[in-house]
Amino acid sequence: MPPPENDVPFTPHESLGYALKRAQQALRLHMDRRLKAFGLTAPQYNVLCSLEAEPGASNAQLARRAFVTPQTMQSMLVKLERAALIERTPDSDHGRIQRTQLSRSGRETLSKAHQAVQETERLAQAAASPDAMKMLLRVAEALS
Amino acid sequence: MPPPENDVPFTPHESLGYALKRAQQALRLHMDRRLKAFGLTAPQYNVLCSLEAEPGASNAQLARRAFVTPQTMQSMLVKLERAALIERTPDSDHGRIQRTQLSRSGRETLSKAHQAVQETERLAQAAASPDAMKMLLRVAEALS
DNA sequence: ACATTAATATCAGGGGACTGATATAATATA
DNA sequence: TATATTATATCAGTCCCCTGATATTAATGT
Repeated sequence: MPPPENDVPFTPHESLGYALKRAQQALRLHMDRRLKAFGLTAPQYNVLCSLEAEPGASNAQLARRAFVTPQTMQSMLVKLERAALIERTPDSDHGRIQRTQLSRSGRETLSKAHQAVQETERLAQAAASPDAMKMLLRVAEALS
Repeated sequence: MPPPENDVPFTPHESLGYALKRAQQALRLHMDRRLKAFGLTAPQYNVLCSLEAEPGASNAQLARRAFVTPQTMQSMLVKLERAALIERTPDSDHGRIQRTQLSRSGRETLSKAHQAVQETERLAQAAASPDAMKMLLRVAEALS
């Protein structure tokens, strides 16, 4: 006689982790569709926003701000530079740091992108509970 | 005199989208660290769970269940097959469908992985509000 | 019966996230 | 001063996610 099944078949479908993934995925796709007209992705848009708020930021600073590794940010910056949306120049008195600025084209593109993306955030907030943001950051903190 | 700033420098840092991204990223990394001992990633674990719940599922079925494209699921299945965690065999009377099953090794690995992952979900739920899951699925729906 | 449409699998390529490794510059310490 | 540590940038490789394209089989409609 075979032993009884004692492994509960855990169903990630009914887990918080899965709901989180689906919401994030939906939001990312929604943003991507709206940004496609400007040749931007959602993460690229976020980097440009960071540069608007903090012109001349370094790769390391941008990575910390976006909560990604410097390697990830590096590859994004290379692409944005190739697309001529940003300009990178070595720091004048710090031999290693590369300072990054929005280019003229980057500023123009970003300005248009802001409007395209507002709708996504508005829809998300309408469907979410009022304390959703605080709660999500609490979850992120608890798992970091 | 320079013109006044009329572009509000939108800060994604204070957006719901960003909080969502951070929470999802933290959860994914938390799971990945716990699963690393078994050579699994979080998405791979989820696929194995789907196969446990629905043995013999096709690529298309698994993709729909995981809310990813068939191409994405295809590449994951190829890797899982190479790792000998699953077995794929053509359907007997449907010429195109590839039926997927957990291998013996896949069942054993999954059984251990279940326990490793419980902690992540427990921590996340402890930090989240009671209606978080329902709310997140509502957000996903609103943006799809 | 034949033609169209839908479903399935799969190839190719790109973006963004990770880890691991390396080189170099700045800083701290012995 | 010389050494060690830290910070920065960057190369290489992998995984997961997407879009676009293609081939094949099944189902449908005329």
